[in-house]
Amino acid sequence: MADSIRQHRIQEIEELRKLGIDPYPYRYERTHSSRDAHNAFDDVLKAGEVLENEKVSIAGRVMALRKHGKSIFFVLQDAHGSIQAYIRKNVVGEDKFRIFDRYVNIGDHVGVQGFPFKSKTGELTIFTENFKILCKSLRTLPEKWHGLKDKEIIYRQRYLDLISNRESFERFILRSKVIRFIREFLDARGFIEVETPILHSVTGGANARPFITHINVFDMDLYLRIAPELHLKRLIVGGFEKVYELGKNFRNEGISYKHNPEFTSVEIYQAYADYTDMMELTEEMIVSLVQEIFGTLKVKYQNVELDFTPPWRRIRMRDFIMERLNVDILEDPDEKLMQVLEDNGVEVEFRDRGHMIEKLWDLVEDELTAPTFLLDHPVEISPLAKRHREDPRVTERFELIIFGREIANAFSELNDPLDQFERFKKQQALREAGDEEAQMFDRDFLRALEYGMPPTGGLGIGIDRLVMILTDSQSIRDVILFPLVRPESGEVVGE
RNA sequence: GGGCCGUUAGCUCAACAGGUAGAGCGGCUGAUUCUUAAUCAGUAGGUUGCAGGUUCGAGUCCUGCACGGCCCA
Repeated sequence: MADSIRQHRIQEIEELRKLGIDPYPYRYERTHSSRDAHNAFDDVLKAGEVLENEKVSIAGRVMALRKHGKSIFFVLQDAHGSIQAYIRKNVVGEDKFRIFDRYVNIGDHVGVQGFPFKSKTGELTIFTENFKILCKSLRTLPEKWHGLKDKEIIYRQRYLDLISNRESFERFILRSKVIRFIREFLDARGFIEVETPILHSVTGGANARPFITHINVFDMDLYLRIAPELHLKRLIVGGFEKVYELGKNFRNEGISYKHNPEFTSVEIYQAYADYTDMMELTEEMIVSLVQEIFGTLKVKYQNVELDFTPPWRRIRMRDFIMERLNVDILEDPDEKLMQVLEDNGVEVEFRDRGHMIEKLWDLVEDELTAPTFLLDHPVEISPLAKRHREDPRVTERFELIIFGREIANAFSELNDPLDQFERFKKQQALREAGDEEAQMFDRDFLRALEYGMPPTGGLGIGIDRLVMILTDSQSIRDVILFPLVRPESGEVVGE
C-alpha cells in the first residue's frame, strides 16, 4: 500500500542520521525570499548570464525535481512564491550531490546557498554551491498539475490546499489585508479596539441560537457569544466614544454557503452619531478598501459586475417590498401579509408580524445585487434599534446588501431604557412562544441603559461575507481557513 | 430536516450493457550536466467509503449507514 512510501521515507531518515545529517535541523539563515531574489535579479540578468560573485541563500519546500544524472533542476516554494535552483555534481562534489540526489524528495524543505544566473530559456535560477536539508517529509504531495481538487481534503487538510493551490494561499493573504485595512481605517479615525467576553451568561445582540458550554467553578452553563453588541454599548455608557471589536461570533445554526457556525465580524460604535453617520462610515470604509485592493471600484463576483462607486443606492425596506410584492408591511393587515406568503409557497412557523416581515424580505433580497443600503426596518424585527424620528413604526436601521446578501447591519442605537425594556418583553414573549432565536432579557444591559447611553450609531460588518465578495468565492468555507467539518473517523497516522 | 449528485492507487481521473480494476502525476530502479507538466526504459502500489442483499459473477444493480458537494427549507 501507499504506506510503503511513508515507510521508505522513515528508513531514509534513519540513513541520513547514520550519515551524520540531521533531517530536522533548527534554523537556516536566508538572505532572500523567492520574491526578493526575483526583485533583485530578474531585471539585471539576461538569459545565459551569471552573477558568480553575488551570494544568495534561499529556503523553501521542494515542489519539483528534474534530474539529469549529474545535475538537477529543482523548484523551491516559499511564502512569497517560488524560484528555481540548480545543483551540479562537479560543483558541490560527489558526496553532497549523491545525498541530494538520493534523499531529497518533493515536499521536503531545503536551504540553498549559491549565486544567481539565468538559464538559456531566461529563468532566474540559483546555482547551488551548498545546501542543507531542513525538513524531511513522510508523505507525497497532491498532484502538481491539477492541484488539489477534492473539497473534503481542501477543507479538512487546509495545509495541503495552501501548498498545492496558490490561489487559495493568495485568497487568505487578501483576507488578512482586508482585516488589517479595517483596523487601520478605524484606528486612523480615533476608534479604540476593545475585547469583550466570548463567554456569556446571557446572550444578545442578534437573533440566533447559541452554543452552550459549561464552567466548572460555578457549575453552570454559559453561552458562546452570538454578538458583542450589548457589551460594546455598555462601553459607550462607560464613557468610550468610539470603539470597535473585531472577532469571532458563534451561532448554533445550519451550515451553508453563507453560514459557518463560527464567523468573524467587526462591530463599531460611535457616540453622538446616528445611522446616517454609520452609513457614511460604511460607504467610505468599503469604497476605500475596494479601491486599495483592486485599484478600481468595479469588482466581478460570480460573473456579475458589482459597482462600488458611491453614493450607493438607498431604499426603504417598506418601499422595496411594496414595489416587488405589492404588500405594505406597515399598513396592510396580518392576513394580507400571510396571503402573499402563502401565494409564494412560504411556510411560516411563527405567525407574528415580525416573522412574516422577515419572510417577505427573504423572498426579495436576491433582487438587490449592487451595493444597496436597505433602510428603516420595522420595529418588530429590530429590537435593539431606535425608533425612526419620523415614524415610530420603523427603526433607524440599515443593512448593506450586496449580491442579495447581508454584509452589514447598523442602527441608531436604542438608548431609551423604557423602550428597550418593552422590546425585551416582546422578545421574551416570542421565546415563550417557542422562538429559540428571540433575544434574551438582559437585565444588566437595561440597567446600564438606565445610567444613560448617549445617542450612538452602531455598525456590524460580516468579514467573511465581505471577503467572499472581494475574492469571488462561492462559499464562506473558501474564506475561512478551517471551516467546521465533522470529525474524521478512522486511523490517520498509523498509530 | 428534504431532494439530487458524488466517494476507484498518495493526488487527478478512466473502466460500454454486470465478466479477473487502468492511465498520468507522484514513488522506486536505471540512463541523462540548461530542464521547467523535462525526456527515455523498467517496476511496485487497490478490501473500488462501510455493512448487507440480488447474481454463476458486482466498481457497475438494490437497501441501509458514513462523509462530502450542490439545491431547497
